[in-house]
Amino acid sequence: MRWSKLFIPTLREVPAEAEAPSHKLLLRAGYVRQIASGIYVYLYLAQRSFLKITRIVREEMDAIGAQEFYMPALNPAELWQESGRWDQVGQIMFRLKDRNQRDLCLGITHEEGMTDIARRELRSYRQLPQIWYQIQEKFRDEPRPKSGLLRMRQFIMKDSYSFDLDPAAMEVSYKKHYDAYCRIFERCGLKYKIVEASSGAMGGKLSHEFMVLSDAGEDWVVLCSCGYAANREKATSRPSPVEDDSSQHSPEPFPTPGQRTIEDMVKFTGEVAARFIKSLLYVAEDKPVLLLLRGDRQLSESKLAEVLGTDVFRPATPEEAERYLGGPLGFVGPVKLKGVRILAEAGLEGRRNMISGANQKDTHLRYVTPGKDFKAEYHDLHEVVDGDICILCGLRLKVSKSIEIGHVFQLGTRYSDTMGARVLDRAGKQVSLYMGSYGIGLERILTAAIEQNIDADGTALPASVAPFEVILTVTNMEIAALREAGDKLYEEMRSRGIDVLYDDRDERPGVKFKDADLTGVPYRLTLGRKKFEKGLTEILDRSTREMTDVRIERAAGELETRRLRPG
RNA sequence: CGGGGCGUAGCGUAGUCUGGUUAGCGCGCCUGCUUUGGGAGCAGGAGUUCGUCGGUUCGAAUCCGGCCGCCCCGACCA
Repeated sequence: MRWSKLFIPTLREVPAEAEAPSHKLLLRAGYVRQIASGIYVYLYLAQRSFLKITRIVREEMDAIGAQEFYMPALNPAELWQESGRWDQVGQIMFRLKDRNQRDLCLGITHEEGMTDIARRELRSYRQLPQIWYQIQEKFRDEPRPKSGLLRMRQFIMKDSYSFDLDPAAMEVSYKKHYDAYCRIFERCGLKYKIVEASSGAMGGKLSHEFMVLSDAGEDWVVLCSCGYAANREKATSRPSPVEDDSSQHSPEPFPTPGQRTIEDMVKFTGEVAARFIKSLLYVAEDKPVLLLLRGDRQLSESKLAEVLGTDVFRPATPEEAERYLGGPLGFVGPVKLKGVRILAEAGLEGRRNMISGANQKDTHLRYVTPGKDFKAEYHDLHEVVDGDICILCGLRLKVSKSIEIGHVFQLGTRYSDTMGARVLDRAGKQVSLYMGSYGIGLERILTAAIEQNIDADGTALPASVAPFEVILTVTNMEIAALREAGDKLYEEMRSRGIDVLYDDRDERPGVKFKDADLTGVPYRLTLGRKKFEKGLTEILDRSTREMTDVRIERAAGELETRRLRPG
């Protein structure tokens, strides 16, 4: 393509709306324009990148026997009411009415649509397994779209769904996807981690996320050098050891005027935070729940939701504390409580002679021993923090920010049961299909690739996702010999199938170099006057900045060679 | 939804506190000449309902109120 004929609106200055590095780059390099919060236009360069990413995704999905469909984004409410998600998903779904006041929605994913086809068409185990996928727009009314293409209200997803006879077969389909995802992300040139994830409201058990470590991301992953890797919502850790007084005592009140927080009490008593029982009163579905954590730990509300089986809960108000505990917030504790469910983090089991609130103003208790002085249900409730101990190897864990680029779920029969997707098995019995669902966010692949390769001048994209493979830059189009050599080289590269962007604009060299750096195209082939007179052109590797002079007639061949061994 | 910030030409911004000529500057854009290896120079030129609606005032980008939009932090995130 000749740049002089293209629309690539690069900017010298970053629009004030952009904060995340990839967002700034996408705007400056002329890839995208925003039309509303979380809604973007993909201009020529972005679209070219997406076509390349899409092609990689297609090839790898097709390679595991997946069949491409295209589902409507516009769905009737009935489908979602049958699965129960019409009520379950809440405000994240865009809902609308047609002219006859019938409820419709825009799909957030397509379990319902795919399961609907499956239940209508699949009759026999002989038709299994099936893997169906699509590459299509998803709509989500996010509470807060952010960071350019990282969290949008409309985005492109590759989503696939597997249908199998039993759990073992489902695992085979799951593994196929897992492996295909690895190949996709490798081909896209991404450095990624695979972590155990919680499946959230999707239902199902086993789930993995594919994550690219990046400060621009919004998910937290917990990693250990031994290989342990989990989403923070799911991750667990061992408590670091604490010395407790092991002698026999009974709880004993002592005055602590005005000492409401763990921090206050650490200063007041001189004991370390881990010696305290942090007691949080919550109200879950109108019932009080007392949550106990080690003084130096934070509650993970996602884990709490899993334990409670609901996400309808909140911290109690001061009035509620008085009502349920008989004492004010700040002096809450588990001893001698009646009528309040007590959940404790597992790390409190076996501890002795700790300090807790006494449910009485300005009073705490010492010598509180879990199990002896109060009974609790023990669960994994704490949020893992940097430096916690790995449950597998005992080393320190690291918590890192990351971008979620893919997610695979084993759904089991959650949708086939609710929607009635069954087939006859070998024995002629009706059985629910075992499903999996698998998603890749296409914009996040591009965003992650940009973030991973960003530098002061722009970005250096992997060739597989860059909008072009090469930019051919002629430094001065007014010099006829140079221009003619450029035209000739351009035609030669095109005839060899090299994806080349020919910068034939009547601009000064500086402008062309700056623009080339911005776009992230992996190679720049420069035709400049001095070297041209010696029959030379130069190849610049955008990522390493390495410059190589080659004879003009060999340049196209050299680029082909490099394409075969990228990186 | 809670907290914070912002809205002036395509982009970046000054001016707003303390109301008063024709709303200023840089980049970009158009024309001409010069220039051509890291965002050129000179000359001329076009482009703004100052987010929007209302109020105060002789007079509003500026003061007051409503609304809309965008960004950030948090909540939230199938």
